[in-house]
Amino acid sequence: MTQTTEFLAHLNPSQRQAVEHYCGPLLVVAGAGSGKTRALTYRIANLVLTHRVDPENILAVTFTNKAAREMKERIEKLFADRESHSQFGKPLDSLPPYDQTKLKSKVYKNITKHLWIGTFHALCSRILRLDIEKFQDEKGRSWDRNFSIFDESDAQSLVKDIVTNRLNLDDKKFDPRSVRFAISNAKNQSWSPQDLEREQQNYRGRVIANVYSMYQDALVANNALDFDDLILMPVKLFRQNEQVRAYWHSRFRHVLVDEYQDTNRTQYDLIRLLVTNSDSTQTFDQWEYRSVFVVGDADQSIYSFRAADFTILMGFQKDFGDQLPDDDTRTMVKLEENYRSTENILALANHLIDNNTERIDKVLKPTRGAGEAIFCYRADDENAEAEFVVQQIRVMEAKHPELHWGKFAILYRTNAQSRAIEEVLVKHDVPYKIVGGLRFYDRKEIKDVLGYLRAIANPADTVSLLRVINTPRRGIGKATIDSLVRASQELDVPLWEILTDETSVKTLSGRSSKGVLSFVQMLQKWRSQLDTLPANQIVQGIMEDSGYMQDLKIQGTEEAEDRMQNVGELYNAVLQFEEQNTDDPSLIGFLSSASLSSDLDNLEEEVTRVSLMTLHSSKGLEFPVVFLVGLEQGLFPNFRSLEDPAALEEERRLCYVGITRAQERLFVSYARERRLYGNREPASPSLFLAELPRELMQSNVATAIPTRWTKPSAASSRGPSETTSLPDTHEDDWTVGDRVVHKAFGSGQVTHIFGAGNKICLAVKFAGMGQKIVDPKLTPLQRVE
DNA sequence: GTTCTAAGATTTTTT
DNA sequence: ATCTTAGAAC
Repeated sequence: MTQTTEFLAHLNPSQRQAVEHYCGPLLVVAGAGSGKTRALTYRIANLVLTHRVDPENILAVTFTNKAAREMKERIEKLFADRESHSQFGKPLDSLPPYDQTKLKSKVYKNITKHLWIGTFHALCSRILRLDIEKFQDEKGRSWDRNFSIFDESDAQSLVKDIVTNRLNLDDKKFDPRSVRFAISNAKNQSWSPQDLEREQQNYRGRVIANVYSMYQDALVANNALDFDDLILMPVKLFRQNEQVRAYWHSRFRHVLVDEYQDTNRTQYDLIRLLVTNSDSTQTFDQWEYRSVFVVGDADQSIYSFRAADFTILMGFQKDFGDQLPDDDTRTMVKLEENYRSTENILALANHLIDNNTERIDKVLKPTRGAGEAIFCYRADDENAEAEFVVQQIRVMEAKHPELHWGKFAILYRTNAQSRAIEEVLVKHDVPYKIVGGLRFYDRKEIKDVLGYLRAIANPADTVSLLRVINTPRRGIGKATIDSLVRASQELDVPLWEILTDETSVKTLSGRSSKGVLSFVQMLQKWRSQLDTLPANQIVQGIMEDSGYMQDLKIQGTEEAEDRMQNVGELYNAVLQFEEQNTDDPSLIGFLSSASLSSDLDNLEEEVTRVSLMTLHSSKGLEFPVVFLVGLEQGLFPNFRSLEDPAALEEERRLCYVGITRAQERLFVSYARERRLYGNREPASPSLFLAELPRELMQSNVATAIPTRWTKPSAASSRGPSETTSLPDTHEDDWTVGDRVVHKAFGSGQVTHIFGAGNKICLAVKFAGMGQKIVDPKLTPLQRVE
């Protein structure tokens, strides 16, 4: 074996097939714990080493910043280790730290720095910082490179303002949250306001389309984009401008996508445009020196509420591949060996997921011992459940020296469940860490500071300007602000232009005009330093000048103390950013990265604390001991999914994700009574418990695990609906293109058929609802001839 | 123009 | 039960 390919020896045959793939399309169906990150990183290394691909030509898209960082680090290590062997004849780990660092920075300079690895959002914002000025929207408007990125709360307040103040609509009927959701959903399908109106031809649809259109006006006026735009804009730009598209197409010859099951329509469009350099849906076959390599697992698709569409993964073979059956295909590889969990845990996971109809056939194969039984605990209420979990952790931690606190994870369906557990952890002095929940960058004080910075970087950003104009109080009150805003709206110019116009400001009362003048001067002063001073000095300067820190100091409360500390942490984040991005340490760059970062990204390998998080946050992680709590009907599966078979399948996948996080031990639990909205409600065991194989489980009471699942009380009186058999459906009964009517979703058209025999599922596109997956056996569908 | 109080919503998940 | 928001009091 040559030295170049020595590292391939650590791979099993399917991994190796994936890693050695060079040109053309490949779908890697990667089960949980099957080494998909290894496949991705080794393949990138192999492209560079064996096929001499220029790192600049490689694009790898991940789902989280953390995954991106991990991938970069692992590639760096791979190359540095190889270098170490050839230079010193021994592995990297055995070198003195100084030489290790030296090798790594050499690898960084020559290779990893040039790879584009990041989330869809991070990569798109990088593209847009370069090319957004070449884009014009359908009304001929454009953005400049200093655009702001509005987060979800910015977006929601814009929508709210439009609904209540501009359109004078009842915000009960047009709840800003659900309107914003509809807009986001539209953007994730690449729909314009007109498309949305066409999709939903009724009063509500027209209103929402109108809000969408005004919302877009507001974004343009602020020189701002929301999360969805970050993806949609490059797609539109590529469609509009052939030169720009051709550039990025030739730039990224090898495209890799992680978590492909979580991509939405717009993200798919983006990938397709980059790979094929066109919008045509015809099969693409010019694969010379090009590849598209996607990795995913339909069983771990848990983001459909965010418009993720795993039928995209299921369609890969049709889109790019050879469409041959599984045994003959050269464009799909399955990674089924699981290196993470014990055999018992895997059997549990396999059993559970087998209840889903909508799948690619795939089984997790064990490579480790049987392990211990899974324990199911029935508790009286959520406090007793928490007591059980914490007791178990304490006993195990004391008994096994290798099990530090960091080896335990407690996973739950909703964030609200953490509180009861936290209380008990605190009571017993068990150190813990909550992952997710309130993001660092969502804290009030951090948003205030970022508001100043955004207002400096992007004068058109009126939203940020309004956030800080009177924070801390500088005598610019509501009346003053109102009159200024009204002036800007009447003249149709950004608020900033009014603020800098002396005649406008002089019409204000003495106190107000003084405040406005000094505020404006302060921002101008720091804006003029944007290109000369490093970002950290601007942050520090504006914090002093604005009196923000002084204001916190005066308050003297514990809360204010906390906030000052957080601002300090933000300052550190700026410093760190400058160190890590020496090629572009600008304030603008920092602001982008701040908008796109999540709490999860800073999650270190925690050795000293127990981790608490939602099941969604746990995806991609692993722990020796996992507690899956709150397995109650209505909580998990969540009540909103009970009537919708497709949503229920997603809940089941979520449960599957939770189970497959565990390496050695798995505990599941539920309570018979739980506090909800402040009052106690009886609870019944989750449907999923009944779907687990009893022979692999132990429990605290004999009846803890239901054998056959019966719908809880309320439904049982509703008659024999549970057992009435719907007509048996067979795949031959349906064809793509069939028109159907569904009780809740209205009329639609069949777009895909999944599965075979009588175990099938249909993808149906409903007018205005987008695509849904339905099981014709569970959901009555009326066929329209 | 600021601060306090009471009603009202909120709980699915997040880049 | 807790947090946010709107409106009234100061």
